[in-house]
Amino acid sequence: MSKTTSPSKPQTRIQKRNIMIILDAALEVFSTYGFRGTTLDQIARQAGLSKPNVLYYFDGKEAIHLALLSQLLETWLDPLRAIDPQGDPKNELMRYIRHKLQMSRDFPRESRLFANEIVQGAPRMQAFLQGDLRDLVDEKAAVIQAWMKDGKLTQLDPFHLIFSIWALTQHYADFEAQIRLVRGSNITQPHDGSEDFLDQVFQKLLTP
Amino acid sequence: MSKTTSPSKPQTRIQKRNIMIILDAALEVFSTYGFRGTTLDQIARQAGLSKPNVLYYFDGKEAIHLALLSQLLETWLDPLRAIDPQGDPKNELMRYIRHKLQMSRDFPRESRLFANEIVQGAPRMQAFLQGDLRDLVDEKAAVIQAWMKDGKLTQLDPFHLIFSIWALTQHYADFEAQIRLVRGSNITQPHDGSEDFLDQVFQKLLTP
DNA sequence: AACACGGTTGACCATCTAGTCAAGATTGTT
DNA sequence: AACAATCTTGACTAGATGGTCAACCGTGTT
Repeated sequence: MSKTTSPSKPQTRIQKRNIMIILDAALEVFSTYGFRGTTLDQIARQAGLSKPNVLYYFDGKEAIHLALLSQLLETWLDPLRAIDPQGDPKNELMRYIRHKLQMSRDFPRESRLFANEIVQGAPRMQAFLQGDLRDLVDEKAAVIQAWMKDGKLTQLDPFHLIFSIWALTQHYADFEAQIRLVRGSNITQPHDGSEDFLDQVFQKLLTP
Repeated sequence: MSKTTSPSKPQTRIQKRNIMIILDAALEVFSTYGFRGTTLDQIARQAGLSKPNVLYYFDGKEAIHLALLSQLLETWLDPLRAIDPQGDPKNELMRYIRHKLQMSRDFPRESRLFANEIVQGAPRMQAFLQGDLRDLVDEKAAVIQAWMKDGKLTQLDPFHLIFSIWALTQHYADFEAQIRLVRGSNITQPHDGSEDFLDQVFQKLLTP
């Protein structure tokens, strides 16, 4: 039987609390070790619960992972969706870029969970990627294209532009270990200076 | 005893062939499933050998992974090292960018092997990252900095500039699944148009 | 207090997986 | 052909891992 997937029964306080604890623990572990690299014991230990207790709330490892992923995908589309065709082109894009960078800074574990999945071929996200995300990307690419035709932005391939925004913002979360180790003690935070840099880059790039 | 690590004995033809076959198979599997997600049986099957046979040539799973990684790291530094302080600043950087993009196109498995490691905290590459790579990055960042001071390039943080090159070029290999699924049948190759796009981006960005 | 339900867990099982080993097959050399 | 060295593998082991279960504990309601 599915436990957390039935929305019929209301949750008790204890359920709410433990499900949150488990999902947070699982995010920590999955984002660090990937799906197969994560064990239920690790999740249970991180959550401060026993393994059977974790399985009392979720049907299995796969179910926990799925819960995290669908939770993540909901919020994934929002910043892109927020691009307003009526707004000022450069403003809208710069706001999107800053939003994305902020998410990378504030939710690096979520970003790495996503990255882990995609690097390994996105086996659990095909439907999302070629469904909702694709539709939205097509839509916004058309908006950007129109802006460029109007001369409001530099003429660029809008799809590659979107990919470049993803690449540059997520890099600070997904490759944080690399940045931290390459920069060594020269910096306190891998994100230091990233906002100014991306601002400068896209400001210059997008201005016709 | 170590088998492939002793450089004393010369390799037979069979050894040369099978070690190559195993490393190629392992690259295929490791880059797709990560270290922990990969089993020796998978590697053996991919290589068309029996598992004990694989272990006849390598001391274990870890040893195969290590062999791949050190092989990779050797070639990793070359393009960056090739940046010539005496050359034309924009030329040197554009050549580096094109070289990196080409590697991402021609060796996507290597790129993903690398990505898998770094996303998961680079547990097996710390020494490399904070050693050789860091020294080289510091050196080239200083070169770029000097170029910028001379007014040959746009004033930018040289470290963030290097990271942005890494992010944009590797993205096409590491997140290929995402690009492929989001673009759907609109494109044949995820890399389509990437060279022109990056050329345009960095040409515009670097020109003062 | 007593009851029911929700919550928790030690002990257990089946399967998977890295690695071993001894015996046998192949190859190269004389 | 005969021999030694290299190469190959079926069968196996020990430990890890996902998941189960029956028994037990806690909490809120009457």
